Amino acid sequence: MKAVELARNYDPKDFEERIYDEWKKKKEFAPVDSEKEHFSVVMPPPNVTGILHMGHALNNSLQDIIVRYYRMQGRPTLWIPGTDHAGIATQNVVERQLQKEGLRRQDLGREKFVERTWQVKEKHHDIIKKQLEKMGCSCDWDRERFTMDEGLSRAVREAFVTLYERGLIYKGKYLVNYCPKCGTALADDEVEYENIPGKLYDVRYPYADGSGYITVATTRPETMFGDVAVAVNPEDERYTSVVGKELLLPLTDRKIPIITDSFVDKEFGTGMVKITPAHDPNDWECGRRHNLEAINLLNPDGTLNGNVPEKYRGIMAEEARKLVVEDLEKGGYLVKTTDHAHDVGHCYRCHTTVEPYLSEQWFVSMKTLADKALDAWRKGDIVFYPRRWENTYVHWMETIRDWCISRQLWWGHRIPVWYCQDCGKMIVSRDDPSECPECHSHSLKQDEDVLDTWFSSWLWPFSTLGWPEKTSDMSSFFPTNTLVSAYDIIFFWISRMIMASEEFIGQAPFKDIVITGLVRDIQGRKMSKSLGNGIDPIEVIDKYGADAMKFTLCYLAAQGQDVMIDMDSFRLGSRFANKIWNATRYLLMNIEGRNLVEISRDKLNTMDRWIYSRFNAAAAEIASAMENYRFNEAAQTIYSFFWNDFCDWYIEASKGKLLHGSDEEKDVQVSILMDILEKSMRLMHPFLSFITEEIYQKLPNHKGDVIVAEYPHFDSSLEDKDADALVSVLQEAARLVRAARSNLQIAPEKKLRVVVRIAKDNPAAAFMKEEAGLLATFMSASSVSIDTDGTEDVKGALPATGLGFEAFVFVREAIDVDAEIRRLQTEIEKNEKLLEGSVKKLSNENFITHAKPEAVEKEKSKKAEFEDKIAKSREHIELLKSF
RNA sequence: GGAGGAUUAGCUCAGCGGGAGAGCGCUUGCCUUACAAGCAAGAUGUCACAAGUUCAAUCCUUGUAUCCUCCA
Repeated sequence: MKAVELARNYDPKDFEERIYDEWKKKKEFAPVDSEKEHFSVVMPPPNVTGILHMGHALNNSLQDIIVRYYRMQGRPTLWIPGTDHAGIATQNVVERQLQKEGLRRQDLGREKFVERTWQVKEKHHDIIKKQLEKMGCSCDWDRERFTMDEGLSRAVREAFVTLYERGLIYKGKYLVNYCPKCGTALADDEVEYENIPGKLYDVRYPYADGSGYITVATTRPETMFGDVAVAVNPEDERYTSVVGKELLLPLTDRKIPIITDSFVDKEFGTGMVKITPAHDPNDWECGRRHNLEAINLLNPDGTLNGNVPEKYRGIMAEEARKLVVEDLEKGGYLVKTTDHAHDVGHCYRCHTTVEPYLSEQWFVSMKTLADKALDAWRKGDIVFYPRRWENTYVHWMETIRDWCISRQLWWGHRIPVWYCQDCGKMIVSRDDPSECPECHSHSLKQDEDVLDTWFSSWLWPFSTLGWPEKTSDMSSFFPTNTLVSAYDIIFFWISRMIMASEEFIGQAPFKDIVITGLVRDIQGRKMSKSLGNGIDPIEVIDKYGADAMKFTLCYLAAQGQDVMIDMDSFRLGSRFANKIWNATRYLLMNIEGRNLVEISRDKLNTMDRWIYSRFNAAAAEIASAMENYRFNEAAQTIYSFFWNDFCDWYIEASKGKLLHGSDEEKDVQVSILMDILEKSMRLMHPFLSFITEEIYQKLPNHKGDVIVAEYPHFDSSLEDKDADALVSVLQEAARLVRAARSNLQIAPEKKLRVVVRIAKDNPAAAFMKEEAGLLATFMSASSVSIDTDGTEDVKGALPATGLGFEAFVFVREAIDVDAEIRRLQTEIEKNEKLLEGSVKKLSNENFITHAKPEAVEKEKSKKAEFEDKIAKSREHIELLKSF
């Protein structure tokens, strides 16, 4: 064979893009038919509002690892990519653009505005797709979907109409969360509460008959114009006599009654609260219990409307508060003002204060859906990794409230409801109706509102596969296997997907739910645009490569813990990739003039059997790690196998043969090295996809592309516990001698003679004899002789004790005897402490009788080992003293 | 108020009842014919605190403290 030359430096830019194009061209991301079980994953669709951040990089890296792993198992594997239209978020982006041009969306009109939003969508979509490609995501682009594409829009209508037909969707006038800036209603989950400092105002409400006044406490005095009562707790004895009396609402001429309701907290303020059904959720409930009117004070833009006295009209609520307080003070109604921190809801998209707002909206009745979703969990159809998230899921399902799904936006799926302009008939339909079924009028008007974004994303695991059509993808790939998502959208998305899937299809949309942590900066802060502490995945790829990014994230992503990183963190993956590159470069230099030969088991020596055994153990560990979605463990296994076992020991050990062996020995050695290298590329491919493909195709023994090669699995015939044990003795001996040399600062070029004393019946004795030359290399020794009958003269040699053997290094003048004796004495103390522990355990009746027999046996051998080491150290001190 | 997480080396964090680990950083010595983005050797721990269970606890239970999330 001819040597293969690899570039001197690992530079991912040389091949990552080229390799991705090849994969794409060969359609290697598409599922390949086979007898084996299908495997599918849907990508959580990124919003088309911007570019991908580090959280997406983590999420998609893990999915890519999973998908590549199962694809290499030979299963028909599908990973569906796509994007989300992200209703409010995207509309806000476009509105901000317009604002810069001095325009509002109303100036454009609905049609033009939506057209423009599509352009923004296209632009961002292209960026996102490019980013996913740069990351190396092996998703099937031919099946890419968008939440507003034709098929998914059909799915949305199907879902809406079906739920309506089942009586699970209704329209009504309720108090909803409303963002005045976005101009739309929000679902309860879309409100973020923040504890902010505010004021508590104590206000006098005089009795209508002029017989005095009572005092109520409120944080929002401007809503007093919507007051319809004052309530006290029925148990509150202070107020029993005044219940039923009428009050005169200050700054107005309206009279309101004092009522009782048990929701009133006696301890809060004066124990009297004003009831404003249209502007507070608790008051709304109270108002319904008492049949009270709800007086809405707000316009859709957040300003006060005609239901307040003229001077406050048209003013934003928060502004009006100051005026009202001023006027209350002037009128002598304000008793006092105290500081009071309270939770205020904010819009999760624009962070504006959310107002409870009385309006007509569409709702999904959630109870039935939640019950089915809970059942799916109880039956074990879905499993969270880590399990603890199941509590969160169950709690949310059990306390669920109806879902407000209508949004007063233009960007999104129009609600499939039409109203006959002539007879007022409401038509809920899968297809656009042309005439009224009641009066046959053609004058129909579609509902102005659009649906909540999540109303399309909750269908994602099956709408992307073609539902409601009965497609072959649907029958092959549904339900999907694994969903990977961060914990911040368990409610918004994961829970709702399970509900939708159970409701429309009757089974869970996926089995395993992998919850990742969030990516934070090195100070633990969430990465965000406003803090400017985000790391752009593309910058990471430009600096270190996609493999370095994926491997590092995988290595750090432990069990749903948040990941704290900075730019330098990625050096971990980068160095590893560099190591792989250089090891390969070295090995491929050495195939020059060699022939690959069949590697039969009987040609293997102990070192060879050891590296196969280590490889095999790594494969087993990875399988179990992947089974349990312990990505960091898989990454660590790969790292230590390739770097420590393969590079530091096996390749180093093979160098002697490559230099000085016979042609036949060289051929065998090269063949084994190539075999391990080839297998390693397959083992590592899911985690470092580009570099393994680039290398794989250059290997003399490769077959096809690694992306579709067979994944190495545990093979019991390769397991070799004897070789493991023997090599670990060799390693210990090498380490002991190296340490001794290093302690004495003996220059590497100074080769010293070493005697290893080991009992004849020790199983490692023969192996040490056989590999004495190798030992010498590892020890930088001039020669190593193995003394099995204790006859060699070791006078003047520095001793060291290993498990079952002693090593003597002939150091002569290089040694500081006193310092060595001190070191040995510390060694003795350490071992005496350990021995004491062992003896204590073994003299404990309870331990002997209760502990597992293996544990007792192990303890016994530990005791012997400590005793032996102490004895040896004592002998060695004597030896040193005789110098 | 409810739920969950975290507390292990200087930093970031793994850890599976039975002799405390990794990466980075630090110290020392090496440009050993793949890699100085490397090799070799080292130093650094009351495993937050307190009880309990157990023959045996960093690990299980309970409580306490500090920090962080989510929900109401």
